[in-house]
Amino acid sequence: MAERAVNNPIGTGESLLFLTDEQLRRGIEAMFFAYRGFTADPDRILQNYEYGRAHHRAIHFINRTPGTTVNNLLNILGVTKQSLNRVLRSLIADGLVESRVGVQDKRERHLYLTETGAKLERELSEAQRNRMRAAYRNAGPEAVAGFRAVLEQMMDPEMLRQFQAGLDT
Amino acid sequence: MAERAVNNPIGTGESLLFLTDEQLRRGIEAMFFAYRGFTADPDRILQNYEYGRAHHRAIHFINRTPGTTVNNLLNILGVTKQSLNRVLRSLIADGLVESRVGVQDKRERHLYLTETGAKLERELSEAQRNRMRAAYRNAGPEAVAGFRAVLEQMMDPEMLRQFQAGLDT
DNA sequence: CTTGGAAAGTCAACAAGGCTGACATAAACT
DNA sequence: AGTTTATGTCAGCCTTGTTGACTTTCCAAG
Repeated sequence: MAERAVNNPIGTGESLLFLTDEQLRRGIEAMFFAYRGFTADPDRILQNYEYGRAHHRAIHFINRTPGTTVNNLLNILGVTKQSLNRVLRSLIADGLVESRVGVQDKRERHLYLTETGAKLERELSEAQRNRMRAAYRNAGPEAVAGFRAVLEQMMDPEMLRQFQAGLDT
Repeated sequence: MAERAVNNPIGTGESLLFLTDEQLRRGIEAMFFAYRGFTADPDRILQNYEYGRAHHRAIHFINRTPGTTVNNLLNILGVTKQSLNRVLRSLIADGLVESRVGVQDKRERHLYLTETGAKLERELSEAQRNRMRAAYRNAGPEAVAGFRAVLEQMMDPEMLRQFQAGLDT
């Protein structure tokens, strides 16, 4: 049932999109397969450290926003505090993450990567960036802009907010 | 590392990409947040049926390639047969999937969606397509082409093969 | 025809990482 | 003083992934 009777693909016309179910299905599968590639390299590395994807995510966002609070991280990651706590506990115990009591508000814990944590972060993000860089290069500049545009449109509004908050520059 | 204090963003130049670590990090986070949105709608629906994402994936690919064998599915999904079998067993028991013994090779099982299975598949894929369609529309035709191009470049070669195999049918 | 190996299924055990619910503590706010 | 907020923790459950061992069925080559 993949009959595109009309063979005018997306991207040729300037204003109109002929979005058949078939074309949308391809986009869906592209996301599925690409996400696998996206996580493959870090996953491989993490096995050597007995950590999982959840640890990677925590490390990533602590690195992105040093001093972030547990609650901030909770909102970004969209998991329960119990789930996050399990991960943070091991990272803190292993000396990859430091948890400092807040100055203004002493209830808050501010999270930082230690030197060891930063080292792992670099190893993970370097692998992930390498793949991303190669993909960007092979696809070309125009493709990259489109890639980012579609991804942003695919996010829930709340997540888009979180994403754009990280675009400080 | 890749220090380019130059603020010439990707997508403006025609030939050169100035890919700073910061720009790559944004791409990485965009993937992360977008994938959440991508799976959000099906996940919500699946809760009403007491199924999970693994069931969705099986249903999707059985629908895409009716009559596919268990081994084919295994390769596409990239999980162990034990993992897939658990999912398939429940889908077959609930009458969403039919498993027919192969004609030429009677060891093989060919998988088909039943009418009930097809119904759930439509419900799930419709939700996912709706989000994809909206994202495509808002991002525009050129963006869609770029989106697809980058995603393909991000896949492992083996997965790219699987992906492209599903384009003709 | 026998046998080796592929395809499929099953059982058991385990781990990661989600979840809920309940409860504890300290600090801040009212 | 009492309430709310931020965090942490314990206990238990679910899904979905893993490995290892084993069986059954069946094709195909010797």
